Amino acid sequence: MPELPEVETTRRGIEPHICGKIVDEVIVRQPQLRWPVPSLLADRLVGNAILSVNRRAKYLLIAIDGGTMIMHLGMSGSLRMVTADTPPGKHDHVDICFQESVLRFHDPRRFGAVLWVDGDPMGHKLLQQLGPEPLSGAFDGEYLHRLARGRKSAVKTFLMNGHVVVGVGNIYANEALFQAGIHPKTAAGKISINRYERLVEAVKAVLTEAIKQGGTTLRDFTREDGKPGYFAQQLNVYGRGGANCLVCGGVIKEIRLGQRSTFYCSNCQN
DNA sequence: AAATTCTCCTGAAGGC
DNA sequence: TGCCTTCAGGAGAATT
Repeated sequence: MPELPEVETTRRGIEPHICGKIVDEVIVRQPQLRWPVPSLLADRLVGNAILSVNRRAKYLLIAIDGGTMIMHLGMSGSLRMVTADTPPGKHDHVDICFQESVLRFHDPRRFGAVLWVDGDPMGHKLLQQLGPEPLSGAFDGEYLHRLARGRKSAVKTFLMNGHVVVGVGNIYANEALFQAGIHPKTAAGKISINRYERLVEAVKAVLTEAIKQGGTTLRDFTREDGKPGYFAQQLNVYGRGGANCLVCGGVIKEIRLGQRSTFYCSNCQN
């Protein structure tokens, strides 16, 4: 599933192929995504050049003169550059066509989105109340500690809250908490600033490493779905319920926390 | 305000 | 082999 590193990898992958190019045609085969694909999308895009490809949280922001197309990959979405004569397959819902290539949005589960916003994209409702980027300087131990004050929710849920920090999905939340030695159920408000500093470092380390691995995804970008690849080998706890901890040999526990699979080592994480 | 639950969807996995 | 059931999961919306 696309985590922040994969979205960033996607951004870097498509940017050089579409920046400066003029949109010839927009084909929407299935408008029923997370939200309906706006019918005015084609009108706004066709005839205009792509000015930039940016990312905020897991949203891709593709700007043209007058506004921005917002794309989200949801759980199963992907974007690929294909040639104009590539026949669409199942779940290829949207094509943004250029003279010699097509940006193709593919999403079996349709949790993704293709939206449009006039003017400043940050004015869009979805982008207005987001927390800081996890790899930015604004995301530090002091910030997390201050925000957590008085909160009773589990630290893992807290960390996955997009108002707190964006882009930390279930897999990385599990991994970062393991790396920081923090039990995922600990009340967010009861964690010391020192431990939050350690957690922030862990989040940054895990994401940075994954982005580095994302380079592999980038090379395979136009290929058919190479999804399991890049991080599966180095997961310490995610998906390893019942297996032995790679650090202490204890058994990895699996619980549900806020309807999410949660994994931890009860020996390493307290 | 914060916390919890619900919701969208399909493919994979498990049961029989 | 095949049909049926269960379930994961990003994150906004609805609800408590």
